[in-house]
Amino acid sequence: MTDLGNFFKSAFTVDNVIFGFDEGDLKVLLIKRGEEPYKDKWALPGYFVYSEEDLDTAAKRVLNELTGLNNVYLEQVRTFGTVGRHPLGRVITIAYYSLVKISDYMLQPASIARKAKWHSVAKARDLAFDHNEILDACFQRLKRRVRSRPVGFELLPPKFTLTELQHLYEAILETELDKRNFRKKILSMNLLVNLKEMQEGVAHRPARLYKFDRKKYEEFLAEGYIFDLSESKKKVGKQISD
Amino acid sequence: MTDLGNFFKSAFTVDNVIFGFDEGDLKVLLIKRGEEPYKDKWALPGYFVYSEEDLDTAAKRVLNELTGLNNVYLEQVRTFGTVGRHPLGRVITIAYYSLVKISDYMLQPASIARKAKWHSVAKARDLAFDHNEILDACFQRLKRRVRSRPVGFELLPPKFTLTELQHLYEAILETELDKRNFRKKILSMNLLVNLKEMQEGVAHRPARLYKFDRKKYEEFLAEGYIFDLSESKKKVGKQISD
DNA sequence: TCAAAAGTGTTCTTATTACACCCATGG
DNA sequence: CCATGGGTGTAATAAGAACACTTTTGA
Repeated sequence: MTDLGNFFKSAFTVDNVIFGFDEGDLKVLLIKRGEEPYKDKWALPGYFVYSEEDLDTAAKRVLNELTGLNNVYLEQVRTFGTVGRHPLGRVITIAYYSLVKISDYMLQPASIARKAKWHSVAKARDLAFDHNEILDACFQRLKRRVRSRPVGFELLPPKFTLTELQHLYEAILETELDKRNFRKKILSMNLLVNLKEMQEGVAHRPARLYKFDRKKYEEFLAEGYIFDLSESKKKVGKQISD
Repeated sequence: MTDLGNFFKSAFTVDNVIFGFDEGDLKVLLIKRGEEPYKDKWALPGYFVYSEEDLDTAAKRVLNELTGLNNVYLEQVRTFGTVGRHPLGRVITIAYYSLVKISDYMLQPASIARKAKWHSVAKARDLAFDHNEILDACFQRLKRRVRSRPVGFELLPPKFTLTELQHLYEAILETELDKRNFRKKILSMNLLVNLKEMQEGVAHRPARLYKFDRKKYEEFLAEGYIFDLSESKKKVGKQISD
């Protein structure tokens, strides 16, 4: 443990998988790189962590510089650090994902944002660095999280219809849900407030608007409530064991 | 993005929460520090990541140097990187946990291992650095993981009784389980092989020995099987919402 | 013969699934 | 009056929870 100086030659970055939901589709905000390495490739927004900056702070900074948003749901997922992952040296990256209401998203005038664009998560391919892998890990995490925490609401406007909520879950979970069962389950949690307002200007019967009752959720949490939207567990291999 | 050199002044370490199970109790392997900082405090085994070394490799190295073990279950949990967490400079640490069969554990002659000792997880307190927080995060992760993956078996000898398995789950989940329901559920998964051998030399009716059928688990996985040992979901706050 | 842990089924309750029709609006 | 999505209930099935006594061994 003598010459520790040798170890202080590395750098770390944060990469932020910024999810949004629009047109029934789960999106991710990507930036087209303007320089080498990986010039002209799409990449996750990210940057080096400053020496006096906490990791979460760095992830929030990256998000804020790009979108102008603050107070956004943010979660660390995993750190990627294989030796050859960055051409400039030993750079490990701490991956985060954030959930933004896409309607709040304002393109910032900053140059970095000029080349930002929402991409469908399902179609995002061929990203710079190991960003495919990072995106995948964050998407998997979101899939699990959305069943066990009420984070889906972070992606919707404050007032939403049950069908919008269902479509959000379907997009994240990549599955179809039964309308009646979904409504029964989500309403039985008593975490949605019926706003007694209606959709307007739609060419069909207008839907009721709801909002998520965060205060009630926090009360329930304190009582030991566990949010749970899990689906059926496939049972396989029912042969008799001996 | 010009003077990137400024960023290459950080270091990263791995810390490894090594869990074992013995005497019905979940243990963690800690090392008494021989130097400053935190001299004479108990700490998680960890070390700097070498510049040509992957993160997982570093975590395995730390484990192997201490215990002589290889091929051990290892999982990255989270990266801890608040600015002031290390007195020597900006050092972030990638936290891992591993699961070892405590019976395989051999104290290595290496000097580092002389001061290693198993501690009850429930009583491990007042650790060096931010290691309390790291231990806690890894324990929480293990709690969740053990319900959704058959990782518990990593902590048991190859042949075990159902009661030992139940006690393991009870120790990790910090709860009591019903014997009949536990057996029904775990046996219904068809992942245990009844070895038709018995415990010997116990002062009571000897129990049957089982082993975990890893091959069968992998077959089931490929068919879409989901391991699940979840407990009841507490329902709270059933007032009628309006 | 006692102490200690092994082993075993049933009933009740709760949660999950599958499923089809009428309603309200805008164009 | 048509197209579009909104909104609703029930019956069948499956999973989870609660619960007590007999068996086998060593001391």
